[in-house]
Amino acid sequence: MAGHSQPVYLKLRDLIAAGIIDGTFPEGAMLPSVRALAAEQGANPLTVAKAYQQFQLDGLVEVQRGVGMFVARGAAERLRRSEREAFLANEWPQIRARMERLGLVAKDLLTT
Amino acid sequence: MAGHSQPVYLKLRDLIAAGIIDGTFPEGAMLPSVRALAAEQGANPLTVAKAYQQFQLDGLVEVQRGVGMFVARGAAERLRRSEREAFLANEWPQIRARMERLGLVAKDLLTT
DNA sequence: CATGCTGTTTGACTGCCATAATACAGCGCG
DNA sequence: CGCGCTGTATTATGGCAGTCAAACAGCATG
Repeated sequence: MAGHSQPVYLKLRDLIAAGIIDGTFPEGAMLPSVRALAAEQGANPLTVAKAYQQFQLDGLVEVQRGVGMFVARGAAERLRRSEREAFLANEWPQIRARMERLGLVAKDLLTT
Repeated sequence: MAGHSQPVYLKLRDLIAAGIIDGTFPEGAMLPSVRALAAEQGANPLTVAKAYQQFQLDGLVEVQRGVGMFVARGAAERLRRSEREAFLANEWPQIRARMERLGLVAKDLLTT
């Protein structure tokens, strides 16, 4: 069964990223364990691990095998910065083009 | 080779939709043939057919078998309307939430 | 040292996407 | 009619992404 509009591991990734950025998971704190988050979100532990993996590679979370995963120093700031960069570079241009094609103006939507 | 961020048939679908909306394919005009568009875009005719199929079901293009496919009356307007609706209902809320989380403000993005 | 938590690896299965080759079916025009 | 264009259907193949189950490995604590 793999018929989702957005892959589960990406949703989890966003969930974790949001938690780090907004302080739900402060720097130095231990993140939810793979199995715990899996149970809570009704997903497979491996899928959760896959979500975490991206953060490890970027050094945003530090792993202590057998103990847990912890939010690295400066992770929130670094994460916000890189997400911003990625958003402005990749997503926003397409969004703007799409809006222009549809005759929508950002102004009208942001004043709500 | 099937490692695309966005499926080919969806890209083609967008390409056609854009053409209908912006008048590249005016109402009543014949659309590029399956084989022609396939050759032009370096894709498989079947994949192109799959892209067109969605429009047929919505009645936005009318098929004259053995002749070609033609842009239906009012297709541009209907298409723009439905795309707008879908955008505002599905994508825009997520975009707004994401922007808010990243601390991005309209002002930064409205610089044309 | 045994129990219970942690993360990690292996192997396999499924579905979607895309491709290819072929054949079929409808229409128009010389 | 026959040729050339149109869309459509069939079947088979390959690849990749997503998900999962089960076994493996490290650390802490009673």
